[in-house]
Amino acid sequence: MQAIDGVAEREALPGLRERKKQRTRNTLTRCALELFARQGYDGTTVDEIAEAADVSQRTFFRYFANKEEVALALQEVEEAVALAALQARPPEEPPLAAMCNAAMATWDAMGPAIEAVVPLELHLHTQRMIESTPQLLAARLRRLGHFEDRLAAEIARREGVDLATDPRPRVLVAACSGVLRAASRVWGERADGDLDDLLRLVTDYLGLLGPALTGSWRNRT
Amino acid sequence: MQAIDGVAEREALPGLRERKKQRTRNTLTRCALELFARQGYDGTTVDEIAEAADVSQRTFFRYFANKEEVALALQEVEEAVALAALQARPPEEPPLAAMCNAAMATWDAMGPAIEAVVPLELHLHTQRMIESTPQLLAARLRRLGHFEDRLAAEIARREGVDLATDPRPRVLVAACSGVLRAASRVWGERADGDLDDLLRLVTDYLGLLGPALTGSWRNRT
DNA sequence: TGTCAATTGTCAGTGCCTGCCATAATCTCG
DNA sequence: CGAGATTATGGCAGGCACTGACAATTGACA
Repeated sequence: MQAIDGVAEREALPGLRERKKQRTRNTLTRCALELFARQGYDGTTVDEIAEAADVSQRTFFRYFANKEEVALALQEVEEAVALAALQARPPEEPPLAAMCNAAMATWDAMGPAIEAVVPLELHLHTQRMIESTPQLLAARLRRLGHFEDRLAAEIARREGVDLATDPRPRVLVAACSGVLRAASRVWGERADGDLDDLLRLVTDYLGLLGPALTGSWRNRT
Repeated sequence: MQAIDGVAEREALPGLRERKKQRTRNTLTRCALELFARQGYDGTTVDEIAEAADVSQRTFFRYFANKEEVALALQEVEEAVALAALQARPPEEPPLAAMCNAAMATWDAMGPAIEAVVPLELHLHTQRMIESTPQLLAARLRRLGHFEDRLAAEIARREGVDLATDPRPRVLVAACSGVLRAASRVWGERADGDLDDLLRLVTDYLGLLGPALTGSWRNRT
């Protein structure tokens, strides 16, 4: 699970058993997302997913703690990519700039990582489904909270401050992720959402973070 | 549901039927929170809550869409108090200052509103339970998202900008609420949390919003 | 090949939640 | 006050998510 600097770590074959498990997990994920896309989240039972993946219902629950989790499975991938993007920023970059640039870099690197499991279009459809399904949105926001912790820890490491006593990493990450969520929600409400649109929205919103916090807006229009 | 300027609206008795419903709802809430406090959220069944409130299980689900909702029932009260606090801020106050001051004012006004339903201590215990129960935390975060929309709308109204085209209200609210959540989480992790401690944390964190966003932290320590 | 550990399937059971219909309580109006 | 309309409630059947226990199967490893 640890992200390692080198590149020659990918194909360290972990035994037949482990590969089979990974394959089952991916199959389960793909079948679930396809069924969700076709007949909705609530309209799909765990039994159907299990049958489509040719395993028992009990096995499904050995791979995913609950039905929500399979819908959010790919979010884990996204988080890994985003965290790696932040770690790849040069150390001398100021914290806010590093966060912004990492956000930009994430969109490019994400595609291939997702395609390894499901078609990108299916994943985009899933994202919209999550946003419009209360139960899934709730679970997603909770996971996001944990992810923010990891981001804050990385910021603290970069800047050499102590996360336990210095609240600035948490404050920064909280502000940024709040803005990112606002941007993605506005984007989600547009029916004609393009990926470039999202990138533009995020850029604009992050740029507004400073100005929006200072003084009255009426004197500046 | 509309907030009305006048004050003589409180005691407009809404008929026996309506009062009885409100009483049943409060009873259900109180019984549920007490049971949760005594034997945990997962350790309490809906049947137990219904029995304690002397209604059928079916009736419980007519008042609350699901088990989560009764645990979060008082959050609705808090949101109403907070929104009122924001609306009470003088119009000439800049947006960020209005948000901060409203947050401060909320803590004072909240107590009595809560006490009308359950003892304040029980409510505080419930807050900690929500924070430590994944399912409840998730639901709470989702509700918070809706609440942020209402706050952003109020900010937009105050400043006379259009929420649909000007993202600054959302950006401001997102940043503030992110910081508030970070503060309350840090507070929640301290076992010896005092209410004054929370107030102090929120003040500090909001004050850091500006500085944490600018440049590198290493040159200023 | 044989033994051990991990993975899976089957089954039974609990709890959350919903639709349906009958009953009882409240409201309305003559 | 009383009959009819409206609304809240209770009971029941059933679907679905999820879990524990045990047996059967499969890959790992000597």
